[in-house]
Amino acid sequence: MRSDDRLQRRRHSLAHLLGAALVDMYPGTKLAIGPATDDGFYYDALLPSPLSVDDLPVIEQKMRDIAPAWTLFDRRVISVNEARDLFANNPYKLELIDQIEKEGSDLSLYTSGDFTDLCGGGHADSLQEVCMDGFTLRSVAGAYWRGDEKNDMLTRVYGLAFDSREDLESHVQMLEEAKKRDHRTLGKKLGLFSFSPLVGPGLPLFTPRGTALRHAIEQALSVLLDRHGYERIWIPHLAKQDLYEQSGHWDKFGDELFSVQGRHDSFVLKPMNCPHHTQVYASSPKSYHDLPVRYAEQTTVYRDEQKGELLGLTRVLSLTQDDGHIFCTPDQIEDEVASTISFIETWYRALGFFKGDDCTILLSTRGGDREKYLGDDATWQHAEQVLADALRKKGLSFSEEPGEAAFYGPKIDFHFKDSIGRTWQLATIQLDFVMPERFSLTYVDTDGKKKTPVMIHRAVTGSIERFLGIMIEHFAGVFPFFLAPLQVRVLPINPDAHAYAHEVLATLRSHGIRADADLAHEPIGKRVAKAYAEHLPYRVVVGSKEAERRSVTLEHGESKEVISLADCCERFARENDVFS
RNA sequence: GCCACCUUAGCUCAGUCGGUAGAGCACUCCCAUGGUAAGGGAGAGGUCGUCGGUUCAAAUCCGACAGGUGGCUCCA
Repeated sequence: MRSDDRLQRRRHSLAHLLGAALVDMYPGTKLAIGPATDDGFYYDALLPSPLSVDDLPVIEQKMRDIAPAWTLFDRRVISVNEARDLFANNPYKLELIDQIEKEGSDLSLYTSGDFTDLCGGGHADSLQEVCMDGFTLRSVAGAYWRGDEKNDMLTRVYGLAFDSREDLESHVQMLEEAKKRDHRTLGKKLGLFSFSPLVGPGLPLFTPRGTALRHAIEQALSVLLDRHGYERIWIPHLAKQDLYEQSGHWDKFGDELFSVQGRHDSFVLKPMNCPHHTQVYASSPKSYHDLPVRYAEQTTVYRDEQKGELLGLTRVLSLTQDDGHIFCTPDQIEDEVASTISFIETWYRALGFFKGDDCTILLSTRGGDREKYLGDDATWQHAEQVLADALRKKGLSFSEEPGEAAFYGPKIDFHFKDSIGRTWQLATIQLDFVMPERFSLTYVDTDGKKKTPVMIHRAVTGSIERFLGIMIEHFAGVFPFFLAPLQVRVLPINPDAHAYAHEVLATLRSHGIRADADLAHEPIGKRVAKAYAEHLPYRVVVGSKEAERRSVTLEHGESKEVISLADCCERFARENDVFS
């Protein structure tokens, strides 16, 4: 048995112990299920009265009190009828019994101490092998029976469990680190964005600092867009409902669309840009000479998410996409996909990713069930082949996910692991054989006949808001130079140096550096401390010595060097140019 | 949307038993004119999320609403 499995068994055993404690302390409790999780266990139960986090230490103590009597997990197979009798007043267990009967599996009971639960097994031999210092109850939350919002809301008690106190403590430490670098906390501390109840939840407002950060990302992406031959377009944020009826999104997105009633027509706030972009393509006749056509736009879309699902910047109602659509011939797919992969690779390498195993690439293909997908076999086969070849030529390893493709075409997704080990899906490249058809897009081919182009949807960051949230947490607010909302702070030693400080600031700004100056009547030490607290990449300190020689003291963390103002500007410009 | 919890100054938080509100940081002013991780002093800042109820009296107790936080099929 792998040690992981053993740990999972111990966690599941602790779930039983938690169930026993709940039943013991709160008579009338109806237990539902209690599985192991990645970092511990939980038990879902319908309790006679609400629980609060203050109850957790008491429940935990109860678990420790019961534990010594649990010397083994005694298994007994019983009949369906016996099981129904035993759990007659527990609707959840009865539902499970029905399900198991349908599956034709054995029904088993496990008993420890004086607690018996319906369970399929997977326990430790006894609780004596479970580290009692390695677990703790973490939180209490609501959870629907079987995760379905139409069912009862149960109370879920979460526990953390490891094989030693040290493992538990280091896990708790990781959770604390994640909490410390939470983008909502850092966003407030660094003054990047805020929410106003009057504007509405899920609608982030970006401050000057936060906007500088967004612009830094947009500008850097813009450099790569130019390099890869994109043209910029602009579309309004509304469209008639008819647009989305024709695209199929009206049926599919349903209540996630924001409707706007005009005087004569019904409008929808755009939840995506593809339909608009097809209409830009359709605005003039195209021949094969014109293809590929590459449109790019940084633009905001609006989706009416469920309120409870909103979360800081990672789940919002208004999100900005670094959207791009390529219209090309089937023959051009390969080059376009290769170029898009390079784009994504260049971008994420500049941010320090693509090192070791921090990037996972998934190729989603059609798989066996062809009914679900639109488009002809030849196109699909060609496209899937081309995507795989493009990745191989780049020397990127990937795993194929059959049956995971969108109904309109295969896709490549890029997942990245952040600095504390969490994985995020960020970039995506999707082929689309359906939308060009729906909007009757054409180009005139070499044979003079009208053909339908292939559409490639691609996003590098996904949504700027979500990407920002992830980067804030990944860098813990300490951004690389080219992203830092404020890159340099000019610090005059004393008021005599103010005039030179102004001059230095103006020079830096004229070189495109995001800089400010701290002219407060405060000791240099205090102003340096503030610069540290704001995670400024560089400090430029000037006094009478620097003013005389037209130099600056350039400081980065603990390091200092005196260089000429001109050299300083040149160095910053070089550091800003991340893609060369 | 649903369940639990939370909401006191711009921020982080204290506030005992129901008796009309406090700290640190930030802010403003004065002093200190400085060479590297927070110099000294003074001042200003609050309908205690909103609305209603109980009470002689509510930040405190009760209710509704708003906003926020943790969760919402790892399966008996």
